[in-house]
Amino acid sequence: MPELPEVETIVRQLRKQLVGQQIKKVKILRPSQWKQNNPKSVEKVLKHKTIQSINRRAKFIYIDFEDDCQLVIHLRMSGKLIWSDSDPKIDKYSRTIFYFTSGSSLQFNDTRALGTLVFLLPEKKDNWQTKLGLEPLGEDLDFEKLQELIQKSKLDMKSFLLDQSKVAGIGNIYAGEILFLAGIHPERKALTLTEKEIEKLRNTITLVLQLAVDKMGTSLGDGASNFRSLYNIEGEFQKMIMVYDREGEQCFKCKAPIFRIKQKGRSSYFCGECQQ
DNA sequence: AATCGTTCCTGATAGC
DNA sequence: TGCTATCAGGAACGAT
Repeated sequence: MPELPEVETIVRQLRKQLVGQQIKKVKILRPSQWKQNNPKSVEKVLKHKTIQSINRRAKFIYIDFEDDCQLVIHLRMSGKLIWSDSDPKIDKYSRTIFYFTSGSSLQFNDTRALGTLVFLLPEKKDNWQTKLGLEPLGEDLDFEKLQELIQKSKLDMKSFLLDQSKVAGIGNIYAGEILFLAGIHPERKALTLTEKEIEKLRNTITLVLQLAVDKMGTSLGDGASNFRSLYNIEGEFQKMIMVYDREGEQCFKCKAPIFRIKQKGRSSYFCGECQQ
């Protein structure tokens, strides 16, 4: 499932391939995934546009064109972007295909079809998505701001980390790993965290996400949600997973069993000994 | 303003 | 065997 590190991996690879490419044709095979747009008009309007830059914010991919229009892609849980130097390899999960004048192609392939694409005119770019919180990669995760958010939140810590309007880009796998490594129980109420714990959490968020980016993401789960990068290659971070999907197995630190609980309908995995 | 439950989708898996 | 029910996940949305 693509979270921040997986999306960052894809974005870095896309940047190398896509900047300067001109769109020859767009073929939309699953129109319902295009939000706020008429799919037929999108196919027409994207034609001949040249890509200027690729960026990421949270788990969103932003593709900017030379005429200041923008394409935003969200992979949700099973979305994949697959590059080909020639024609794409179409299967039943191919949802939108981008053909370039160079002969290369990019396909948006998405088993569960929950991913979204949005085309935005320049004047629409600023005001269409819900508010995104602090960007956790690099030096942007400011301690004071994080502390303020945590201390005024009534959420438990797992829900806090998943709330994109607080810290943006963390999903179910990394939220669980971060809480394990920070030694914080997923049901801990945010406002009960000590200053020391908040500092530990801040460091752990940055460390885990940066390490996962270095490992080019986590490839775990069933075929549908099992991450692959732009060239269909697995990440490496699954080798370092401590708690996710390990219910009943031994904690790698203390040998106690890993528990699974449900919070807001999502699975949380944790060690009852290491996380108080 | 913050938080919660529901919805979207489909392959895998569990249960009968 | 073959069927049905449930689950997984992120974010938008409406309700509280």
